[in-house]
Amino acid sequence: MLDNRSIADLLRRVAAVFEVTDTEIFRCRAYENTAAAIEGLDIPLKNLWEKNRLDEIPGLGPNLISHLDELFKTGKVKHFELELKKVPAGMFPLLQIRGIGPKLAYRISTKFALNDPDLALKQLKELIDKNQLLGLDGFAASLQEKIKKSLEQVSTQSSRLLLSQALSISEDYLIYLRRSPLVNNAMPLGSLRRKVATVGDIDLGISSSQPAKALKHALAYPQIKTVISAGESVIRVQLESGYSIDVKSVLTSDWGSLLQHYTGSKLHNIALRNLAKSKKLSLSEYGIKNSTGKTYHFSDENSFYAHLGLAYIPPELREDQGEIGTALKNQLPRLVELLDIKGDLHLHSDFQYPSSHDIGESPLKDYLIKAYEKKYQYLGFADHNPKFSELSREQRKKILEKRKNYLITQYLACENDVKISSIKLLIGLEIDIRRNGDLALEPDLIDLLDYAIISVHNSFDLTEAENTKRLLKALASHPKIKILAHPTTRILNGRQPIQADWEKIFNYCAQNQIFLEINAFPSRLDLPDDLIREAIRLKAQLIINTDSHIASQLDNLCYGVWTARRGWAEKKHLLNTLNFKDLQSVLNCNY
DNA sequence: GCCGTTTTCGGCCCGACTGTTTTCAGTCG
Repeated sequence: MLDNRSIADLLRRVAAVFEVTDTEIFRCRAYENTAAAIEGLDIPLKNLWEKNRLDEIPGLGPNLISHLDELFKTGKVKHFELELKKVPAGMFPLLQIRGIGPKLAYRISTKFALNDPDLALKQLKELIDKNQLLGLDGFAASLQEKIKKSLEQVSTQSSRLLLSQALSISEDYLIYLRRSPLVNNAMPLGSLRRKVATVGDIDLGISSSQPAKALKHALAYPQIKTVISAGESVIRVQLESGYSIDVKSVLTSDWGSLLQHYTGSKLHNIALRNLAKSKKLSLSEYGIKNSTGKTYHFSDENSFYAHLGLAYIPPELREDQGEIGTALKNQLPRLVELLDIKGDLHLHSDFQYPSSHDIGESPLKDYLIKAYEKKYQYLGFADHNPKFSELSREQRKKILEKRKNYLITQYLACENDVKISSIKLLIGLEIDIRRNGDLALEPDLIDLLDYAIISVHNSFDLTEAENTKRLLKALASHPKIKILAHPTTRILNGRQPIQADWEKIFNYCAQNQIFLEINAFPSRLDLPDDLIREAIRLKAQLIINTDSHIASQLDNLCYGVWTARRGWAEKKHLLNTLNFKDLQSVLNCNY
């Protein structure tokens, strides 16, 4: 399958061949940079290719575009295949082992004839067990031991961490770090700070008047299982839980430079350094150096960017997706913030009925209390539609009426506990889009709702054309349909997104005032950031919902806000930044 | 192989850490 990940892997394999066959190093880098750019996309590269939009990807020029063209048309690239044949096929699996790069992988796979990629890792393990790697020049026992450890890590490695999991792991470490009087600042950096949906390794930064000493404190964290490397300014450790964490430490006067440097992304930093170079400046985690060798130090990030003539670029935008050029023109968007959100329209109540999917668990009162804390103006309940095939229309109607009574009664009963007049209640429903694009509820029953959310919960196997037809048909089937929930249906580390012609769907939503959900559930984050930006480009409107099944999950909203920010979303793009009156008139529902 | 606010040719981010090295290559982010 030609998903982004496999295409990126292919380019990296070709780059690795270039590196060991003495091809120009900069051609290797071009391939590697392109691989990184493709891997960072949420939109399938193939979709961009179909729309002739490959040239929008930074670092992708005419040569690579023609190779990719061949790849999508024929399933292979002749030039790549010729290159890949120059090395033993068993070289490539070795590259996933930390500490083995192209040169070492080539030496091992050549010397020991690792020609079968499926067997290479197993053979490597046998070589280590028999101490045979020591036969290579300049290969001591310590290096073999290091590779042995990394090899074990590869075999036990699980998938990437969800952003929510990574934050919780890092928070424990940060609490420990901040406890030391040596530590002035401590923060998550890297993809964690950029709020990428999933995180590989966790990066933390600390500042101190004695950075090396502060790192010693970091090394004493009780949860550390092994120290992978430890220098004066950076350490890498593995925790008992198996996760790798890097901690970087600088003088507090360099805190801003460190934040900038280790927040990345790699491609953002490369682009930023290119800009700096054009101004005869050089950037590093220690500041900005001018041509005379003088280094300017930055204790905060604002002044670091300002020194380059740039507006402050929020971490979520630092992906080399045009943010630097936009900052130069001082035209960065004013990204949406948590406090802009005034309500949540995708909640599941604890009303008991034969539901098509899972029902909520918290009483309405708990949701209201939580919403009150958040200063929300409204909550919308959108339980799943009653079972479609097993119930009659009459039964469904009764259930919906009963549910409405249940919610209203509960709501009114809360008057003594919450100042409910400050939080309005809306009664919606989340309705399944069936395989053929029909909805799992009769139109006259949809009429009874304040608003309808529609979403896909089955038949994930359809083709792109079938999905597009299915979604467009569903969107057009009733005027009460206001929200398309978790549009791609992806589950991070679980289920691939469905393919659809999103441009068509976003255009339809834009023209018909249907809002695309940014589902804030940490394992969904759907729409993904790339598609959010695409939706905004096509003038489609959005809404951030938590899809809560228990009241505490209202706190997941931050994940949706971060994802929206990564998609360059502003307050004006989001339905639930409106106050209740305006929301009501958009939804066209009377309270 | 890519790219342009000095350039369409001649550059290409920058530094940390490790290992096996007396000065550097490989790997990583």
